[in-house]
Amino acid sequence: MLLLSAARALVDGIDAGVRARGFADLRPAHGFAFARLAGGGATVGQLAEHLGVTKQAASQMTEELVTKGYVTRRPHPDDARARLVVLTPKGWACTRAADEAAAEVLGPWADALGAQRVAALRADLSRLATPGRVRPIW
Amino acid sequence: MLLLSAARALVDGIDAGVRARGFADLRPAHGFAFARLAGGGATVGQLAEHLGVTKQAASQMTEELVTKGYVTRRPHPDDARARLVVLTPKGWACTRAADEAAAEVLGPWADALGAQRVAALRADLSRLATPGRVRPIW
DNA sequence: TCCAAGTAGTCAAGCTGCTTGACTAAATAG
DNA sequence: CTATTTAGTCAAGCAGCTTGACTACTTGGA
Repeated sequence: MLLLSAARALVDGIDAGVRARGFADLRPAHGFAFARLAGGGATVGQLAEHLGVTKQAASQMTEELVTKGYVTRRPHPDDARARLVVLTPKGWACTRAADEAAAEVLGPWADALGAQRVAALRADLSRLATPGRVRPIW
Repeated sequence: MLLLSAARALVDGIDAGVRARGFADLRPAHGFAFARLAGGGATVGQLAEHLGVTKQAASQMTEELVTKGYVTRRPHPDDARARLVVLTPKGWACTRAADEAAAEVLGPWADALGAQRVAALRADLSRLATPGRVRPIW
């Protein structure tokens, strides 16, 4: 319960920070997509696997993000079937806003616990976390 | 990310354990309801607040759990408008199964980190977690 | 070189779990 | 004893996901 509560506090905090910075048309789920796309873009299929959804769902989300101006589709350099989804300048701006928002949430945590305990927390969690999908809907 | 990953690993592990014990018709969301009901029952409204959903949604979930035999509705002792939702014997059995499953997930964690670090983790998280709603859909 | 099988992506339809809105019955305040 | 509030349900609608079917391209083998 504590773990879930902390996770939710973190996600809610970042989401609120991102919205406060003017990106009100995004949900946390989009942030998980951005995190994947920030590493040089991805295909719809890669995005789907990262999010733990079908590629149809990833395709729909991509279409939504294209419409809203956060990403564009480019032809894939090696495979004419595939298309590379990459962040637009607006998408990058949103990514930076999310980083700032995350720092704003973690700041008070460091104040409350001390930077050392936060680092220890991170180290412990890194040994527990399974490197699987990211999608946490339940 | 680590926090989310650990939280998801925990929930998925408990869910799998509960299903393996024969309660295959439940989702993790039901577990959050059970956690509230195990404390002497609750009204639909209290359940809704605990889950962070509308009371219509809580009412539907209650109906589903009644149909599946996990809870029953009883007249409220003090308020004839309200109805007290309480766990049936089957509901209690499922709650015990969830406790066992949780222990099964936490066991390997204690092995990996040591009981002391797990206790420290819990203590740190308890200072961070905001005591709000439990529903983590995003 | 060419065909069969596999893969990337999209379109379409459907389902599930939630929402908002409207309502009844009971409690509470004046 | 009436007016307002509160607990719960019924009904309709919506968002985000699913499965199924399809096209376009790639790949592997005779």
